[in-house]
Amino acid sequence: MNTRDRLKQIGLSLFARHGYEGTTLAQIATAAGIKKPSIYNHFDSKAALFLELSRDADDDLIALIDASLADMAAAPFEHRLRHLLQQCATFAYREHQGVFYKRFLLFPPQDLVTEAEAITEQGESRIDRRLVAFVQEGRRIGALRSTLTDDHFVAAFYCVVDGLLSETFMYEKREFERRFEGVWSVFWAGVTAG
Amino acid sequence: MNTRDRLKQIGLSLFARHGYEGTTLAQIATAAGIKKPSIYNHFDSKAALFLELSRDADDDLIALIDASLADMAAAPFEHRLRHLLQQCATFAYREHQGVFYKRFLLFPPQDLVTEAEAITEQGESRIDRRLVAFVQEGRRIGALRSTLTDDHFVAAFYCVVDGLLSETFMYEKREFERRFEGVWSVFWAGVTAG
DNA sequence: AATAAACTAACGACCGTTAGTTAGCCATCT
DNA sequence: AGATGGCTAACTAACGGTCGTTAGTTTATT
Repeated sequence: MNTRDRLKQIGLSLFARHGYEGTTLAQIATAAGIKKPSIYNHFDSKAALFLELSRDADDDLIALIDASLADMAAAPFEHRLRHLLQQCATFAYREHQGVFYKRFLLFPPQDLVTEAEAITEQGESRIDRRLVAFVQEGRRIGALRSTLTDDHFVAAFYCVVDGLLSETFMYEKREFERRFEGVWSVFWAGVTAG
Repeated sequence: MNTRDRLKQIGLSLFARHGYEGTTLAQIATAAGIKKPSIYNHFDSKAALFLELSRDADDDLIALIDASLADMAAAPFEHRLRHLLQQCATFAYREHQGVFYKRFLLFPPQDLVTEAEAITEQGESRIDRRLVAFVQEGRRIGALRSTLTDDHFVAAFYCVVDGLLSETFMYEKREFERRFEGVWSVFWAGVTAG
């Protein structure tokens, strides 16, 4: 792997673990096997490296959602919803990218809040549109209970994804998968029966 | 309010917004109307201030849970569960304490990870015990569906609380309350029918 | 008179960043 | 073929600034 990509990978993991302010260019450089000023041969600034990683993560998450919806288009609705949820949740185990993204979403660096919001804003509305279309189809074909409103579904879905993402920090993958089953069983029961 | 409490209140809000590494003693001092070194008349170090705030937040959350369980002991089970969830979720709107706690829980400062885990560990097991007793009672009296296991309930409850806590960053209180209704309706349906 | 709590001054360490230099690589030109 | 020049990416040295912290002093309160 070339130096630039190596810096990005190392930056991703360090920013995820220690945050923007808690990560120094010296740490990144040392982990990459070069000296601190050499980073500037590849990125204009610490902020530029961070924002490029942020844009990548946002793009990857949306690509993941689109891929899940496309791949499972022909499957039963329950499978499609479960797959979508699982893909979003296990995003966190992708080479620290999930942790990075979550941190970026909830606690963007104070100096970069304007740029950060520009990145996340468009992402959220794109996801919203897909979710609403999804729940409407589910209700129409009778897979979801007819009393379930768009708003309720979207709120519950986001809540579950956020909750699961949080739990990926606290539990190993095995334990997380156990918890996922519990969350899924309650969520699915909640959107179908009631 | 005396200077010490003022420093704690200001520290809470700044740590919540900008994190441990992103907050400087100079900022705290300025907001409190004193000079930076004067902080050391009240706290041994930046870390000591932060950890005291962390312990306070952890204690307050547990006290909140206990209070909710005690206050609603005589109410219908649905009301008790809803109240508990709501109390946990709206913890976030308590003068930045919720944001602080969430950040502390998910992204503790790298230098204080040992001390941070010591604080959160005992808190979590205390909450676990209460939740398990709660779900068992709910099943026994027929308020929860008999197929709902302890594990599934605990996982789903934590997930919902974590998800709601996350959403408190993103939405104003009014919008949050709207979302809470959606989450609650799905969650309640999920733990009863199915 | 004693104590608490503010202050000023300054310390050493580290931060992100810039400047200037050097080594290697590849295309071009004599 | 061999020399030339430009480009990339590494380096060392150092800058100005800020960090948390300490020492020593003054002020106010009890």
